[in-house]
Amino acid sequence: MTTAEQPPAPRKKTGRRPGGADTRRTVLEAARAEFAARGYEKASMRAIGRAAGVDAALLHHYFGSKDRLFMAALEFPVQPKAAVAQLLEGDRAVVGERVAEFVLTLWEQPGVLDRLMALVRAAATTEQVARLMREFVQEELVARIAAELQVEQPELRAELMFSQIVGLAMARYVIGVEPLASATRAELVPLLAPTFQGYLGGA
Amino acid sequence: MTTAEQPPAPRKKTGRRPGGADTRRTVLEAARAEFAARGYEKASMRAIGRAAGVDAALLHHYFGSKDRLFMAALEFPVQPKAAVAQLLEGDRAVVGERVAEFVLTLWEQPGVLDRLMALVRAAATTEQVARLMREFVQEELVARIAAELQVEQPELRAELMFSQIVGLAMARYVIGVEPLASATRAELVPLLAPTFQGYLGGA
DNA sequence: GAGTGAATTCATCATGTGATGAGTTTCTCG
DNA sequence: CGAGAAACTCATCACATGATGAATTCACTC
Repeated sequence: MTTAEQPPAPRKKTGRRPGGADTRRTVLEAARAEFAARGYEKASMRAIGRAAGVDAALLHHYFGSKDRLFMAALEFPVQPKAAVAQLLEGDRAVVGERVAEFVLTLWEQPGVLDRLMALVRAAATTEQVARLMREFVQEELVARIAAELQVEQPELRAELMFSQIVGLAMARYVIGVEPLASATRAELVPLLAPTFQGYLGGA
Repeated sequence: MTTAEQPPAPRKKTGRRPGGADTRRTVLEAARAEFAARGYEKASMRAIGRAAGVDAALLHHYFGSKDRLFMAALEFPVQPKAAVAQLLEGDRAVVGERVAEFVLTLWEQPGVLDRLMALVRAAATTEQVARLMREFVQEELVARIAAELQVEQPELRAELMFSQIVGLAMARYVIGVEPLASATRAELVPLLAPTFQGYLGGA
């Protein structure tokens, strides 16, 4: 009985793997998914490793620490400067609609939702991430937007718009309240547009 | 040297304390503060105990588990049925303003902010709490509100209002973006009122 | 005043975590 | 081909966590 060791067991082997698999990308995708689904604290290096089919120590080899893995997994695919500029140019009477359309379309892009949720979940619990987000909002969004608005309290208005966007993400994806969670972009844009339009100063 | 035991050291003693201190309430307040500040996962029983001046085992004695402590700490001081009814009666042309005023005033009540933050932070990370919130929103809020609205897609509109409220809490208290975080109720109500009014169907 | 039960702490367990360092295998470049 | 670097795993550490059970002290009732 002691000599019964058949081949069926897919043995774990130490050392470098054959074939140039893009392990780094695999790991980043697994991390993104895990952070998105469970939040920063609950997502464990071990679980991420398991999801990527890799030992947890490899994550440290690549990224050094959980913090840095998180940062690497988050890298955002949008140039805020360009996006803001593009949204603000054009007919100001329909800027609210442009914003609504832009945000909802952005969230439909592959990989974006994972990043968004990871960010929101982490910001809710980790002061460090909240600070990062605060600085980003203030410097990249509010400052640029407020400079272009011809209304009283432009910062406050820009931030209220931001708050509606965050709230939408929470209600729709984190809390998942129906029918909001399943509503289509076409259904939501006409309802959100007036809100954004109002904040940005148009009647 | 072995007999040197002076009074300065505030000895920890085992056994029941003298004087009928309301330890349970103290613990609940400490728990609320801790859950609000750090979120469910990061708030440890030990830290809560320390903040309440009590051994962590006592929390288990009183509440059985961390889950149940959390639930006990959260008990909400608002009758949703009554609140919704009160907000919806009266002049529908200014219902948006009533809602804005109500929410911002509620958050100023002592103890409410702690509960709100604890809830939001936990909902963001713990699926169980998210589900609780989802059910609450759907059954207690959306159902009641939608029944009273004379517009298309009343549920969607009620939930968008909810999303703006959640987003406001996130932006203001969790992320803490300025000047939103420090804005007064008087500054915010006129900006929020049209949004709520729009969602609830008034022009 | 004795005795029951609640309030409270202490010591301890099992578990999961992020991190580290050493060892093994493959790739790449001369 | 041979050497060094990169990719990868294993074993392990130190630590924090939630939970449990026994032990001690006080309050309250008969």
